[in-house]
Amino acid sequence: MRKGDLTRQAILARATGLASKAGLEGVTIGALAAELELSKSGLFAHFHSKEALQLQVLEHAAAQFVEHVIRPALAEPRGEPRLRALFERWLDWSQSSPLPGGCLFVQASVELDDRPGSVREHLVGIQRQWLGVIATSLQKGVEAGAFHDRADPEQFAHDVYGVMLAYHHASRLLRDPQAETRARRAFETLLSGARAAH
Amino acid sequence: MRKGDLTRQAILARATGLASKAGLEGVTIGALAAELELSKSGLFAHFHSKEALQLQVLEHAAAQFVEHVIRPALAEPRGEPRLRALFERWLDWSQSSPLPGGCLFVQASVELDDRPGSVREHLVGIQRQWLGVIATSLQKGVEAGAFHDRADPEQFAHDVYGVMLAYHHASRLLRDPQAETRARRAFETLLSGARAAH
DNA sequence: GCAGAAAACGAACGTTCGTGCTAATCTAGT
DNA sequence: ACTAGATTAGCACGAACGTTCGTTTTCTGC
Repeated sequence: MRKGDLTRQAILARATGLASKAGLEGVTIGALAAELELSKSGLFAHFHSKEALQLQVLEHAAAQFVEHVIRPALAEPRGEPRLRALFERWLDWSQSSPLPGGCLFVQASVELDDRPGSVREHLVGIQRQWLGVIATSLQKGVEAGAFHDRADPEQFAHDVYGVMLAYHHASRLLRDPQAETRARRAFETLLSGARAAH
Repeated sequence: MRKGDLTRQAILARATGLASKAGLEGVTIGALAAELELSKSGLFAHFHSKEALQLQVLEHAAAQFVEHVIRPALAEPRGEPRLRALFERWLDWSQSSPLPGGCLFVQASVELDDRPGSVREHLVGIQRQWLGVIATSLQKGVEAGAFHDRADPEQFAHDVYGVMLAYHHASRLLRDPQAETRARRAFETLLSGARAAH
């Protein structure tokens, strides 16, 4: 039972990268099998359906995201340092080598926003959690007095997500070399809007 | 030669709506033909290739966008009124009935950011123009003294695009009933950040 | 109203899609 | 080393993909 899990993990790693470029629907059994030098049926046997494969890809990516972004950022002190760490690691994540097509969640969000089903529901759950992490991080900062108490955590999370999406658009589609600079500037503006007057 | 252009227009209208839901690649000749009660081959003859169809869909949508968003907004007076009109009409556009799947350009941007070709190039051109319209509108406001002269038009355009993308994410994927409110609030914050102190 | 052009059709093509079967091969526990 | 069970391969399927072809229907200009 060991070997199976190993190949399954290898499949998911490749599938995640492929999905970042071609979307979850673009992760085709044939192409994936060819990349991994497996037979279509041999690969398929691990998942029993394409939907199950998509769900596991999403779960795999979410676990990676927690590991690469959330967990290390939560080690930073509350307030600005933690928020900055979340943002910087998020930027880094969407450029990381296992995601040659950019952030998988951005791709999947647009792809699934109109296709009902369990994959969509799963993605919605993941995104809500992530927005929750950002909002909570700001809220903690408010309680610690780093941000003024009119700062709206949910609005802030929403706005930061917008900065990230704009970055994705500028860097991936427009290939704007200033995309990263612009993203950081926008984020700093958001931060200073929430900062408590001293 | 009259009838042909008429059906071609009807095809493009349907295709635009379909593309907003399923993406440009999801605009399949068969499905489109079925919706319009045409034969695959009869429809195909109008375009000679799928790529040409996609290009024309993009062009069709761009023309609609100019008509529904840009042109009426440019009739507003410079400065805040014009920027507000651009934003409001943009919001309206992405909810309009010919786009049941939301803004086609958002969908296409994510879909094409990794697929080279003429369709991608065309989309990039459209998006650059649109960002240019926003930036120029702010610049005109700066010159008129409505905004302070440290306001960066390109950064502003980039940020407004982010607000729009976040709105799309919140409303389409998360089905957040507050999406519109959040988008307006974020836009107002951007505006007041550029406003000249009096 | 007729001739010629334009437009739509129906059938077929080669591929690729996801998904089943069955058979062969490999791995782990004894 | 042997065997039970897990893992992979081989092959086939029906459907859908974009595209081509030759034919038929439907327009349009005189």
